[in-house]
Amino acid sequence: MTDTRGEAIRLDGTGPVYDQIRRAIRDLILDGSWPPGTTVPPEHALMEQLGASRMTVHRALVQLAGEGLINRRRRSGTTVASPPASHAMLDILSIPDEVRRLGQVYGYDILSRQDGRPSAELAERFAVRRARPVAHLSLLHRGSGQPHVLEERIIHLDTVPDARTERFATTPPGDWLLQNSLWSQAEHAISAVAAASADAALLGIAPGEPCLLVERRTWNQEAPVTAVRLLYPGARHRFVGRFGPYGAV
Amino acid sequence: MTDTRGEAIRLDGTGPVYDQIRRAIRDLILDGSWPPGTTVPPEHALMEQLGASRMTVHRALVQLAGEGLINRRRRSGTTVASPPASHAMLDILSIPDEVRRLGQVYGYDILSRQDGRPSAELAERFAVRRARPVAHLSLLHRGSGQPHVLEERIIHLDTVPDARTERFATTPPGDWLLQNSLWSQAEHAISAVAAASADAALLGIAPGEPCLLVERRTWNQEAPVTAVRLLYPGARHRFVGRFGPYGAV
DNA sequence: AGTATCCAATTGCATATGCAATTGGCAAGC
DNA sequence: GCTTGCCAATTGCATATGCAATTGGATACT
Repeated sequence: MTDTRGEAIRLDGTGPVYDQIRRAIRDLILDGSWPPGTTVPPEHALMEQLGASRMTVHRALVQLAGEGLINRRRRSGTTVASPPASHAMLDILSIPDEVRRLGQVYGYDILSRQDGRPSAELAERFAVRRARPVAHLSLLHRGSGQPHVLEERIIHLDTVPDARTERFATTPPGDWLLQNSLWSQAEHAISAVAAASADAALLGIAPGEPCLLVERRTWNQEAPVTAVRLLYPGARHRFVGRFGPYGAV
Repeated sequence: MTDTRGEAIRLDGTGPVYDQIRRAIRDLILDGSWPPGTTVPPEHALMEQLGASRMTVHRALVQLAGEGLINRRRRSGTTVASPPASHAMLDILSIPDEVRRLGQVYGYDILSRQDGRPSAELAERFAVRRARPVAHLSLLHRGSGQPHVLEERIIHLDTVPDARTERFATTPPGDWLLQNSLWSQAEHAISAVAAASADAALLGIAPGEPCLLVERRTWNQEAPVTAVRLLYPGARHRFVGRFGPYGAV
């Protein structure tokens, strides 16, 4: 169990104390200072360190547990949780998982890779600025040999410097990024397009067939991390979600 | 301000008291006993009625407020909230809103309506049983005169009996159902299909063009309420969502 | 009638206190 | 070594109490 918590907890003095504590700890988790598995100090320690009553500290921790950021067990204490492997909306994040959940054998090929400043056309397609260096990759993911989805991705190399030397030989970049980079926000858009002939050939479908295009961009704080376009043969894929009138179920 | 709260609050004795209170009030709201706008008794009253301390009642109410089910204001008291008009995922629920958000003038036509037990083909398409009577509708929604989306819907008449006599002359069925029926859960699936020629003609696009197909089914508790298939011209539409590693942002 | 003022109802927040439940780890015994 | 039982650390929950902040409505005043 990781147990190094060098950073001191700093309250910002604005708003209720319990919320200051909640935000302070949340920030330590989200910025990576307390990685998953880290032991959070027990309530008594936080109480002394922060000069708040135990119930106030408790309230902050209970909220964080409710948000899924920490796990709490009696006697064992409180630890930083790992980001959940699957949400309804996050199920599409890991393509190997997606394929295996269908009971198929996963495989992938890197079709191309090129590093450097993006061309005008590439910058346009991914809505990024041309000044920053990126890695530009194309991949084909397969399920039991059959083409599953075509991926085109850029990775911002100054946000994720380790990606410069990573070859993605054993882990596709999407999963590698989940493990080797932090992200705080993602935006995705789903649309329907007709397959261009080059893409259709790779996916083994007829040109012009309808495909689902998932475009996703992720950021850490304000810095862009990666942007990806995933092209799914429409006849074989659908995205499913569940919710209730007041939000997710 | 509505203020009739006939039902007594019943605790079920299982789990923590604050959670019993939270669930009891939540259920009164979700099953319609306390419609939006109803005044929730003040903490002191609940405290006496339920035999719990004020802080315990408070904890339950604070949680419900966090879930968006109630609104609380000092001195004014606590009232049952209206279901939010828009969530990232719910933005697609009201087509008039969707159209107006694009700055267009909304309009719609009812293309057909037929009530009765569903045919085998219809039951198959919407994954419903044939035993129950439904209303079967087709509509075309327009934005500033242009076709926006083609809707095909069934409404379960024994779950929503008022729909038998409603003509949907001024409000399309999706919005009418939001106001005139309760729902606790929805499931939607998004896929890409090629436009059939009849649908293409109605949407003003070429046959075979890619379209986004949104299929949504909603239930109240276990009872099916409605099921709808929405066909969007793919070139003109995309669905956008935002989230963070621990859930919605 | 209009306006300024005050009061009281209601929620928001923090503390102090006590006991219950869980369980990791130690100690004792076999 | 293995098991059993106990202890203490830690979280979970409920209560009682007090004060702060907000504000609807009454009251007093012009």
